Amino acid sequence: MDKKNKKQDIYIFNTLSLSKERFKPINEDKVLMYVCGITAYDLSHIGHARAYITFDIIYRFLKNVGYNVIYVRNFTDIDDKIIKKANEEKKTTEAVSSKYIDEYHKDMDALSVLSPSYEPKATETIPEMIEVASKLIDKGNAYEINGDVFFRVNSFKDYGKLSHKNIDELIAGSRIPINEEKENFLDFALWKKSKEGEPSWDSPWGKGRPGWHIECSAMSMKFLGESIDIHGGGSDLIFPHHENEIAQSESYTGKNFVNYWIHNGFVNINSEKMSKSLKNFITVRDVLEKFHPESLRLFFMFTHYRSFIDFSYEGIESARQSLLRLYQSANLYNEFKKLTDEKRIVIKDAKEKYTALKTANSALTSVGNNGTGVKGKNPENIESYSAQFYDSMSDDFNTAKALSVIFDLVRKTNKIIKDAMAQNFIERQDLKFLDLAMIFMKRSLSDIFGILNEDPKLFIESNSAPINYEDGKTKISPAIAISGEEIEKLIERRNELRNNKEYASADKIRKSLLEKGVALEDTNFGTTYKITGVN
RNA sequence: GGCGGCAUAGCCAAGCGGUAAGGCAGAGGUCUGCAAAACCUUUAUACCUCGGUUCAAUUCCGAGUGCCGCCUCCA
Repeated sequence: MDKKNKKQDIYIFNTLSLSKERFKPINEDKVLMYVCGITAYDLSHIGHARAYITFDIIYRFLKNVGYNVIYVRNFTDIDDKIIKKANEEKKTTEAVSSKYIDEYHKDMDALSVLSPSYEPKATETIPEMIEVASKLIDKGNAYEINGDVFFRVNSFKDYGKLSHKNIDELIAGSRIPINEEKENFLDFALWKKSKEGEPSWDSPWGKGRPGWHIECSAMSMKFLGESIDIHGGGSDLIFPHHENEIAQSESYTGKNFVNYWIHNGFVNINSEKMSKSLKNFITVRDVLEKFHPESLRLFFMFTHYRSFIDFSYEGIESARQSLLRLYQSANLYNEFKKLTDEKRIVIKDAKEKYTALKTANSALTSVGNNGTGVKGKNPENIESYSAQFYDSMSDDFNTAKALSVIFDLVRKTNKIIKDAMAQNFIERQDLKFLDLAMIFMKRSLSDIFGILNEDPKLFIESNSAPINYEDGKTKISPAIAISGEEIEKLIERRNELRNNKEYASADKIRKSLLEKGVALEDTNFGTTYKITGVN
């Protein structure tokens, strides 16, 4: 079960080769990972959420499996869109970008997206960018025209290796007018001469600002070195952004820039790409107004990161129900532990009959003798669940498959607990299984998937109420018209009535409490209540 | 026009040579005085169509149909 000291083979789909490759980092225990961050000029949408949750899970998984991951995720804080926004709002670009960086952090925190090791800003890396551009000019890979510096695409023979395009076809298929100044329309700006009133920095070519692509190269090299293991981002960045990064970086260093390129699929709305022009944009906030952040995370995890996801509130609602199932299971375990602690459920050592049954069972399902890595419909040991989970995650981070292992386990533990509650005892062996199962769930769900971070009981209480996602109004955190103390009193009175079989009066109390937003639930071990709220 | 991806039950979604994981919804059941919640059980005989390869294809190859993406800023 302990995977921490035993790294397993991880396979990653590499955009470069369009196939799964065995992951072998440059350094034995260290992983160098860079993910393109946002351009800070507006609120984050759920497409951003998917990208950063995807890489958050990859980051968490690699760490969990024992790697020391150095993770860099940048901010583009100078760019045309930011300048435009700053002009519109009569603010500085710095004011605009820092505002949206703050908002972004709020969203990521809400989504339990872990902070990367470094979050550099483009404007903090200007000298490094100038250095790269200068050297590229020296080497003949770039040229200056009137204060603009362009990268000479023809000077890099591997251009197109990531996006699997060839230069001739790109030229033939061009839809953009050729800029007279550039030698080749594919050439891209490393440095842009600044216009009047725009923020600018001094450079060997006069006042200007960096082009977009160069910032990632410069920041990646600054924090991680000239060659790194993983570089990620949305699949729209493959061309031209990542293609250009490769061209300039490899021309600059003469070394391989990135070993594994990972790209996540898009979030669609009604099967179409989400975009501002189509006005089908949904921000992270829109969703979090109605749904718990963990519901969104789960929603994404049900689909492989490379597939596109069609976003819908029905889909998130479905994920929400699934999340609830996970919490219910954790809660059931907690309640059950209380019962065993209070000795209301007896722990028994295995009887012969039971042992015989187990043996028969394991003969059916296990092949090995210690159970590790055993595959079967009804695995005996927690190790086999764990192995299947880690195997799934190691196969190009297949969260959907890993999740199915979790749900199988949930069914199994629920059954053990319910059976035990029905017969008022549990076998010691089964109790141990339950305890180990919970440790495994904590590691897989909380540490790696970043969900199940809340107290199960509280979560269920506040998230069980149905969500009206159609009109955007949530019924979460409903008000009740009665105090907790009064509720307890009424429950007591009702149970007295029930003991005397005065059901009509007992039902009256149930009904009146329901009207005040409190639903009673009778269990074997007493009456509990749930807040449903009054509308 | 060039390049690429996808098509699996009511919905979502894994699998990708040996007749189908999981979730949601649905249906049965357990529990309960009733109820609710929870839990358990259950839900695809051709995995878009037509050919081909193979002892065997949802899984490989070819053609077709449909949807989508990239080639322009974009997660």
